[in-house]
Amino acid sequence: MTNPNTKHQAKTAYHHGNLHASLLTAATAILKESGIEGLSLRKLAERVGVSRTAPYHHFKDKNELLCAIAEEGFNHWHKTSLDIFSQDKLSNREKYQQFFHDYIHYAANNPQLYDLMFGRAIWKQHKATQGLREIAYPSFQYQVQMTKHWQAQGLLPSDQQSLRLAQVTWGTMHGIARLLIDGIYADTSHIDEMCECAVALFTQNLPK
Amino acid sequence: MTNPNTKHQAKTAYHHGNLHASLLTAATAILKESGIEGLSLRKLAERVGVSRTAPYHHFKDKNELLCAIAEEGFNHWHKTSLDIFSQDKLSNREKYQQFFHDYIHYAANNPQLYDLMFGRAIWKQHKATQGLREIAYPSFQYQVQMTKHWQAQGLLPSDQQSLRLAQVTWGTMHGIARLLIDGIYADTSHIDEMCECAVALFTQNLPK
DNA sequence: AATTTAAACTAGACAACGTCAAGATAAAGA
DNA sequence: TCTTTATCTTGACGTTGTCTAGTTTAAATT
Repeated sequence: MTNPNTKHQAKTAYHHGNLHASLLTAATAILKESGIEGLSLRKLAERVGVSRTAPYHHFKDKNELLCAIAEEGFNHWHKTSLDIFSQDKLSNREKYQQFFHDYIHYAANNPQLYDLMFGRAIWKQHKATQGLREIAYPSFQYQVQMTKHWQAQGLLPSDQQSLRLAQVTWGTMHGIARLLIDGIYADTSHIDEMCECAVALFTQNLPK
Repeated sequence: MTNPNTKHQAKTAYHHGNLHASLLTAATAILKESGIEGLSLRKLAERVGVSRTAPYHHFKDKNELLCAIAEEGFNHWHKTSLDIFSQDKLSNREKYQQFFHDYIHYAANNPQLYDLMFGRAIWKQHKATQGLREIAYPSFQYQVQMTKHWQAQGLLPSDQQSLRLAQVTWGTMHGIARLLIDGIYADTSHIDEMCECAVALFTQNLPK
């Protein structure tokens, strides 16, 4: 059917060779273009050049596919946040600021992926894969750690429970992100101003 | 087919009589039970006892039906928030506190409706009906007004733009609400503590 | 009161979807 | 070489939103 050349690669007409990876990248691309609503297994299969049911040999479910994509997203974001935190040139306040900024911009630049990672499609009826949970939970735990650290440094108020503070902080970032990516806050040009306002509210004025 | 009695009412076998209203209430019920994902026009029609295409004579689209339900939700919530604001017995701080509380509890108690009202299903690709927009926008404008008022009263910091402050505040409420109703913050028993934490962060300590 | 018009409702059909079952093909292991 | 197993395909089923064409009843008009 398809081209039978390239037999020196791990590709033949019948056996795709690395369908698993191809599905993931193609699915991510479709997600980026058309969002969760536009991502169907059948269109995905067609784009990769394979029959409609072929994906079922690599992913039990559509849900498993979605979880796998989300997992990659978490890995990427977690690495990014680690990078921010380990930048020695920045002060605590600057790190906090950049963390806030980057979180929202990550969501604004990858709206469909963010929606998948933190949306109800996966989390609502406890459909998250174990692999996904194993990266998603520590990702939030890490933020609690940072909150604790910033409290100790006097940047964040220390008269609040760290867990509550982290929850509210994440809530704010998540909320602004969602209002943006869901098309309620249509004007993306005010992102930075909103971030600055939020940071000013949360941080203590004491240390410069 | 159905019972041909009750002809003294506006109900016959063929003409339902008040399908529009019946569809809305039944759809709201299904939404409450099974969420947006479980609300199909066909099941809805069956529950009301009418053919699959009958709803199309009262709602152009599935989208129009959803918008109509959301509209009712906005009317209800807007009335609630007005009630809070006009309670003369409460101080400004108490009003602010209760507004925060009630917002999150409204979402937690009506998760599926809240998801519909503020979710991407309606707002993402600008699918909101004009009628919906006419109630949704003023609902936020009203919150900006309240923010201004609370700033003037010294409850909220006055060195921030009212619009930004309202956006961040709403972002926080919306974010916490979403994390709860999307099953990411599974533990609903900490709602009040999170609210108190958020309120403490946003409000000035100055006036008692 | 008779007739026309318009509103409300139904049946049939279509394409797209997720997914199951049964079979075909090819690579890997014995 | 033969068997096993991983991989992929075709066919089918039930569900969804919605279009078209037709039917039935209420309302409007004469």
